[in-house]
Amino acid sequence: MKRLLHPLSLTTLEDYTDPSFSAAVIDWQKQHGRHTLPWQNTRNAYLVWLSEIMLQQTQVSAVLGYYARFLERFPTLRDLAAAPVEDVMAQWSGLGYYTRARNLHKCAQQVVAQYDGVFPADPALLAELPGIGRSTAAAIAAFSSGTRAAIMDGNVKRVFARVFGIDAFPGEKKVEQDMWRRAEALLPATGIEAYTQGLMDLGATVCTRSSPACGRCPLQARCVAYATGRTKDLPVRKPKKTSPEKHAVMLVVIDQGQVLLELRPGTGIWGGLLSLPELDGHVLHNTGSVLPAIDQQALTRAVAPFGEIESVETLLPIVHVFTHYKLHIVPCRITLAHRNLLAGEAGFVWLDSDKLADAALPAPVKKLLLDLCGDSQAVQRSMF
DNA sequence: CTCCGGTGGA
DNA sequence: TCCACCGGAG
Repeated sequence: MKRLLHPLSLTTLEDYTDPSFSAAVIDWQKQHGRHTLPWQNTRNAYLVWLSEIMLQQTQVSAVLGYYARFLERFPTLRDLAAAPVEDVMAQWSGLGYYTRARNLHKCAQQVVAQYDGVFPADPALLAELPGIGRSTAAAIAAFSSGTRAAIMDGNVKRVFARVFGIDAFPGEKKVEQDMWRRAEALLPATGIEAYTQGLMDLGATVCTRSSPACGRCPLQARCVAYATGRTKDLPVRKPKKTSPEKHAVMLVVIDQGQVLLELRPGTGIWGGLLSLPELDGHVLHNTGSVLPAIDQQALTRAVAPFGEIESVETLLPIVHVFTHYKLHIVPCRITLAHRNLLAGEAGFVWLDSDKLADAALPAPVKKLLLDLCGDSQAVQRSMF
């Protein structure tokens, strides 16, 4: 029978069901998974919950010691709920993400107050409690009451991205939704504990981010990434956040074969180098593609010590990328009517343009000036 | 150094 | 939808 097509949708309604997937994971988990972690082999929801919260963003090896000490100090949910939050924080100290500890304490008090100290089995109810999201709720429900529910943590995302060749960033909503749909469809009819633990163990010990042990993977035969040699490229990494953008209006004053330069402060960007004088008040943050309007009065004031402006020409911006931000250099070319030959200003120098190549200038500034002076000389030559 | 990640809040 | 929270790993 042909695949159903939703009448109003451009895409097919995929059916991701495949019992052989969970069978492979469960079988592997029973033979090669982890079975003796301190929070395993129990259905005590307090023990399970505590472990799942500690394991958020945190590896097993880091959790082990904290888990043991925490339970020594707070053996039961009621002990935890009754304790001062400061004691909880103290036990958590060093584990990181301290909101987890505050939420843990709040959650304990809430479970005592709302549920008489008994965690609900329904993942939807668990997910309403502080610090428990959809994935953690599913894990707690699966391990503490055998409830069929899908987890979706970093391990699962990595395994799914590779096995199914999902070639898009999992942080995108539709990609994550698709993964959740797969996760729900692939749940086993029985054996949710071994399956859930198996996915976690697989991601943590075999399908690792770098150099996965594909030779030991029970899903190798069905893994798209393995088959196509793309384990290195999947899952698709988070697109690097666009670095902040700044603008700097740089004054290009060329007169009588000399360029006006300013010595930069010893510290900070381009510390101690010569550079073009910058117009104050024009370094704008996150302005995107919008160019700063140039303040003519500020311009006149800035140039005044060196002469009288005859004309101003804004040149095409140059983009310079640093590790932590992007600088748009807006060159502002100024022609002087009269050059002030007296004193000048401290920290400023007139440099012969034929010495630019050897001057201590930032690379983008040197390139800009060499281009400009080259051009202007060419233009001057052509005029004769 | 950079990258990674569940949850919750902006 | 974006990002802070933190510590560990590469």
